[in-house]
Amino acid sequence: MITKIMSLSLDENNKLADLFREMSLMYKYIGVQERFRFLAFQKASRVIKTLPQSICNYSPEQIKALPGIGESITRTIKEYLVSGTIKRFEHLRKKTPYQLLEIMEVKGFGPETLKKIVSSLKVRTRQEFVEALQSGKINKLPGFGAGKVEAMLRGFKLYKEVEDRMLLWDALALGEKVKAWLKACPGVIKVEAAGSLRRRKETIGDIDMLVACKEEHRAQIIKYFTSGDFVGRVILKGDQRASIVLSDPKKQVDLRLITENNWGSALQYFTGSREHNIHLRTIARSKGFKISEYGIFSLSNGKRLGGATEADLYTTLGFQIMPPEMREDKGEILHSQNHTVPSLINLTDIKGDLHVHSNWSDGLCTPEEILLHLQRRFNYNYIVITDHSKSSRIARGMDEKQILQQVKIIKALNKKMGVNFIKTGIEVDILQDGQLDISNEILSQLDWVNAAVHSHFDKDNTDRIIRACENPFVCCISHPTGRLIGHRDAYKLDITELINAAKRTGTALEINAQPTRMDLKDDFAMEARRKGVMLVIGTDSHTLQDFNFMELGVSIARRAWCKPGNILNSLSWDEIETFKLQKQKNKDVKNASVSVKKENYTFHEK
DNA sequence: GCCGTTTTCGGCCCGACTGTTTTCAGTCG
Repeated sequence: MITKIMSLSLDENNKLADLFREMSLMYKYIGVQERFRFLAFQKASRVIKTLPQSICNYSPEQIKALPGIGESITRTIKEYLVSGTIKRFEHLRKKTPYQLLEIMEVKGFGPETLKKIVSSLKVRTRQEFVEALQSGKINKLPGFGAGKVEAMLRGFKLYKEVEDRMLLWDALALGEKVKAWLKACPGVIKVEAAGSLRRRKETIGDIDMLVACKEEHRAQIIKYFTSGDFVGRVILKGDQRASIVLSDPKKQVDLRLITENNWGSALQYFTGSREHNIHLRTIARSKGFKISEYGIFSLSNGKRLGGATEADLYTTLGFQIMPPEMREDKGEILHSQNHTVPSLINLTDIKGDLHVHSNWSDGLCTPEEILLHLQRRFNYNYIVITDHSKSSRIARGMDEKQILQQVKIIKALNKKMGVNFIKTGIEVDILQDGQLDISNEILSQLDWVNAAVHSHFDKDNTDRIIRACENPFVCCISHPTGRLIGHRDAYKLDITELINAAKRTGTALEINAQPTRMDLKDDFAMEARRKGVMLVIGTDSHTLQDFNFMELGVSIARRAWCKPGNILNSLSWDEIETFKLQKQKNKDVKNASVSVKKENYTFHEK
């Protein structure tokens, strides 16, 4: 194992990934002769950024086995972990206008443009660069017309013009709006959202729309798209594609037109991810095929072999197609080659919700209102009301007396409705030392116990949460990392340690489906699934509308390659009872201080 | 730089759009 001089948190991965990203930019600046080093460091940066655990935990052999990381970059990583610096980074920094490299990340700026300006105007800082741009010095250079300078200025403005990435939930709604808008255009045969939205990434930068139409209708559709009421600005406008920024919200929408015959290949191309496509196209080439948005072709005679459907591209290669959520080049192509693509969980597999708040704490509705809503709108077999416990004062958490009262009320409600639909439960607070704020005596009387951290976000919470896992009555850890996308980073937590502890103690981990939480996120859920930890998708509902978030949780589970068997709330309640009993019998779980009333449960093998 | 159904050399996805030319390089997704 590489010397651990750094902290164990993922911060180290981010720092190293940033260094590699900067090195890739420096190679990009140097020019075409370093084009492939640029690509190599760009890829290495991305790989390190998405590692599930700290790079310090990997042995040199494990590092070298990572995709896109070979002998040389392994040595560089080792140098960084041991000394904290990279000699080649320092060397490159002297050779390139380091302060200006970020400019290459602005739309319309590439290395050649930057190099010409740097060499003829001798600018060194970003400020000097902008001044040269605005003063008109730059458009005196050969090859820099007024149009290009204006595009550059716009590029700088655009840097701030488009707001931050959208939450997936908001992007899904916006995508539907744009889709309806395009569908209303004469000549449009089919519309579909592609890109990261179709892959259901947790946040979305811009919205990619694909439209099928006849060639003779292209011009009128492009005109419709670029001159609509909610268009803020047109970025690009050609015969087959156009990009706009909406006036509100200020989000970019890219449109691509295609004939119906090319629908499948275009949808595959436009869905990506970039990495998935590059990998697939490289393999296709090695097998004598060429893939583009126009189909799959034989390299030897140029004959088109398919492309009307997405499956054409994969099956012509002898591969198996996989759902869009898997297309991130994280090993899915190997499964595709081997015909071992998993059958991912679907929304319809979900049998209940194990994380629901009522007006007994900070939810808005009574248990009865929740029951009626779910029986009308959802095909669930059970739900658990899991209100907060007393330490969550802001959420009006329940004390012991209220918990027992609520149990009575829920049992009476089930009886009145003639069902056994609502289970009793709680979201119990994990205190700073890992103890719970409700006794085991009370917890043992509930059907389901979520445990969660709601305080001391500035501490390392690994040991605290693991201790909660060791309680025999804790069924699941809710929103395990505590992050709120765009508002609050995850607290310090060794996620691998937690996943190992969950496995050891038989505790489930939650995929919290709230749009700003999505916690566990896809990579962590993937690691937990691989290690055999059971996952729960909980909506953490506080209103009746919140139950719709289940769709988001299922998206994460699919991005983590989960099958129904990996998700506890796609199983029957009997099977959930078996899961609980297995935990209570587990020798790694501290002995319960009260005896548990046992009943005869049967386990139904799937 | 990486990688291997092209495996230790030689290739590395592929096509649309823009600006400035006048046939294409640079850039983007």
